[in-house]
Amino acid sequence: MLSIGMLSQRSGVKVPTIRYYEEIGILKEAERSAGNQRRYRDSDLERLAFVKHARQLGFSLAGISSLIALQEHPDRSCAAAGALARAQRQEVQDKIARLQRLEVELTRISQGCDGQGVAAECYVLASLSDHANCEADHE
Amino acid sequence: MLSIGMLSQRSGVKVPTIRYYEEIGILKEAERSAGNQRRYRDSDLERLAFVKHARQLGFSLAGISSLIALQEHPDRSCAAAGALARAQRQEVQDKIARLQRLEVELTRISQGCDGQGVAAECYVLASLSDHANCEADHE
DNA sequence: CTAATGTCTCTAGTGACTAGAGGTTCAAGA
DNA sequence: TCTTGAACCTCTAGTCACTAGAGACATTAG
Repeated sequence: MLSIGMLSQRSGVKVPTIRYYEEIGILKEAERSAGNQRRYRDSDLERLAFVKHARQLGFSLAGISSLIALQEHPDRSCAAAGALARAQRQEVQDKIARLQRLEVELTRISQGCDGQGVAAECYVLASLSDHANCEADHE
Repeated sequence: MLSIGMLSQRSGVKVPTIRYYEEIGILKEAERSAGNQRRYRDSDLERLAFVKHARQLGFSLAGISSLIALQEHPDRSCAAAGALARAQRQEVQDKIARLQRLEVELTRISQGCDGQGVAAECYVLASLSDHANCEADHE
């Protein structure tokens, strides 16, 4: 049995985060020692690894909850899991596209300023004031 | 003079957000009508446009506060503004790089699932459980 | 003058944690 | 066995950038 500190170390998830996950039902309530401290088994470590990995991939905790529910009913169709993954992928692609447009503009803006002038004629500030300079429109 | 609703309409920033910006000092306190309603002039519209544009570019409100402070002291060097813009650009670039790694993996994961099977042998769930399948490592 | 719409303040909620206070339990060494 | 110090407990509150809602007051068009 692992203490919460050991679980944290092995999973790479911080102690308060583990308690938070329990609080919101992402992890089931841990068993307790005689002195009321949480005790975990390897299956908890596995679930935490699952959660961590999904979080790194940008899944929301709500989405992760759905995935966990699916895991616990292995007889159900996995169509929902596939749909979640595809939706997540689409979101990531959209985010990339948006960020790339921002990058273009930020590059333009930050190249216009050599840091030598005074704020009154600063290209950065002017650019931020005037959306019209933007080549691409960002929403 | 504009009411808060008119300012909202013209700027595209929601009414509660405008009040929030005033509360945290991003906008200075508005003048008031005889009946205590906020009244704005065109200069407020300009500042709000500035804030909105900077937000769209991913600047934090804290960063925007610095930029505004700079605007109000046009005699100061604009080096700080340039540095903020470059830091912001770097952040955007980092985010893009990270998201691109995620996209690769999410594509792999979601292609592995045709939605026909049951959860027990679902590739999506397996992939999320096992980080080892990842080709690239994401942090 | 009335009715509808707009605005006011205030509180509380969102997501995913993080920080801190003040108290208890555990494990290792003497 | 006792002691010490680290780890653990619960609870509250804070983060960021808003958003939602209640209940009361102001403005404006007809």
